Amino acid sequence: MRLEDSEEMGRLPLFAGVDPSRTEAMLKGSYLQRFPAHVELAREGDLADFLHVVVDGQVEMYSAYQDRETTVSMLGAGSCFIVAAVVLDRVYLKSARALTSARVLMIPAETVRRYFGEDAAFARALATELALAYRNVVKELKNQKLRSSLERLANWLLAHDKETGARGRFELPFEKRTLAARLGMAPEVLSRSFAALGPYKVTVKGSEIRIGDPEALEQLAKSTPTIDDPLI
Amino acid sequence: MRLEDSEEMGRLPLFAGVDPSRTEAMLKGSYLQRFPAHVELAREGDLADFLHVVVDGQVEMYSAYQDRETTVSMLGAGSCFIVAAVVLDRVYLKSARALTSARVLMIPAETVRRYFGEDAAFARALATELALAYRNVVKELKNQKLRSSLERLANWLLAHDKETGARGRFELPFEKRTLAARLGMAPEVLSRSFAALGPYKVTVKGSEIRIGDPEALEQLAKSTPTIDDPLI
DNA sequence: ATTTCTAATTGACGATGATCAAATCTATTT
DNA sequence: AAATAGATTTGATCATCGTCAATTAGAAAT
Repeated sequence: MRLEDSEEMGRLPLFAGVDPSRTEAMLKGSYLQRFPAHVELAREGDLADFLHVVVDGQVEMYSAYQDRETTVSMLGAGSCFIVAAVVLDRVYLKSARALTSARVLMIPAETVRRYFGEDAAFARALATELALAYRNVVKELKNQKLRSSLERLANWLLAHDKETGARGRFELPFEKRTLAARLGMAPEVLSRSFAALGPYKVTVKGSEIRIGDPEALEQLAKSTPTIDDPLI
Repeated sequence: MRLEDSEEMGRLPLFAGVDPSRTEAMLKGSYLQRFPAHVELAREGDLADFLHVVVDGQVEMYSAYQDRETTVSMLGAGSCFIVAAVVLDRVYLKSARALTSARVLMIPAETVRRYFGEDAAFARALATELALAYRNVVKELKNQKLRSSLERLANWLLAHDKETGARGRFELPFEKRTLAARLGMAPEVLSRSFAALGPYKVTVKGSEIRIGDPEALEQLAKSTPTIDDPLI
């Protein structure tokens, strides 16, 4: 890995509070690799061989069962995945694929476990990472079990709008069928849900979304911090 | 806390590898309390004040939203809850209630965070705990999104049978409506699902379950390690 | 501009699961 | 044993969502 890359990686939350020389040592045996879109980065059921960190690009975590498939989460720059499997030395519970071209930092599982055992700061950083990941899945489970498709869409729109500056308009960050998978519905249902948001002043032109009346949409969405606040 | 209690607590996985004197110090400021059934032990949205450990009894983690409610998980002896909220010093994402009379160890959040910062072994134990909890929620999310009610029931029956010695018969560990909540379905649906398992030689008499033909049931359940194996 | 390919939409329909009400069962008390 | 209360089951109906097929829209290539 190049020195400047190594410095960039050192700033990841994964290494927060870790002695820079330790971080550097860990990174020495790691790989920073670019993957093209659609490539599978990890396969459910395989023994964890690397801890992965998305440096840039989008990654989808998904799981297949019989002839079904479901998206578990979508990751962007800075997110790690399969931390738990690496720490516990177990198999992946999810597969990962690149949605766009993506750079991924790969730290050998063996290395992670060694430093986890030796370096208290790194163990704490991993614990923090795991705690955040845990809370995100819990929120997603609640989102799925407590809400209808329409409500999930409404909440996603509001959340994404906030994330991108609360301008009341934004471009979808991925194709609609990908959004449908992310929200846990069939593409046809997403399409109909968008139509159903017409009365709430949501307009869709291609990938451009406009939220004409945020209060009205909020009325429908009934968002709640313990599901929707990404900082809580 | 009494000395014998303190020793019993020290054997919890939460303190695995932690210096006994440290464990003892942590327990000194903690409370071991017995709660009657139906009592609320933690409320979603409150700031985390204690890390809780179920010493005996059953605890249900649930979440309410509008006029809806969903069970997130069920805990038995040895399980901790709200670890993530304590570590991160944030609010609970779920509420907890005792399903039966239960003894619960409560460690002040402040204490947990102090030892998390000072004691590497405890940080590692917490990370391990969080990794396991994380994987359990992921499995549950997959269980919910990839399976029908009938499949979830079939898999639960097989898993619970294995857990209790694979005798092909067992008593339900809680009321049927509680099981329905655990499996994410209305009580009426559970009742009909049991009926639908008749052809697969599952018989129900009160709270006694008999699995007459495990292979047939497995055929329907199509269980897979990455959802159903509690050790993976 | 035309072609071509894929994504997205729309219509029709079916499956799954929730809700409400009524009936039945079970355990407990009287 | 009779009465009571709560849990469970059953029937009827409805809402949500998925699937399949056909059409339309949009983007890229010729």
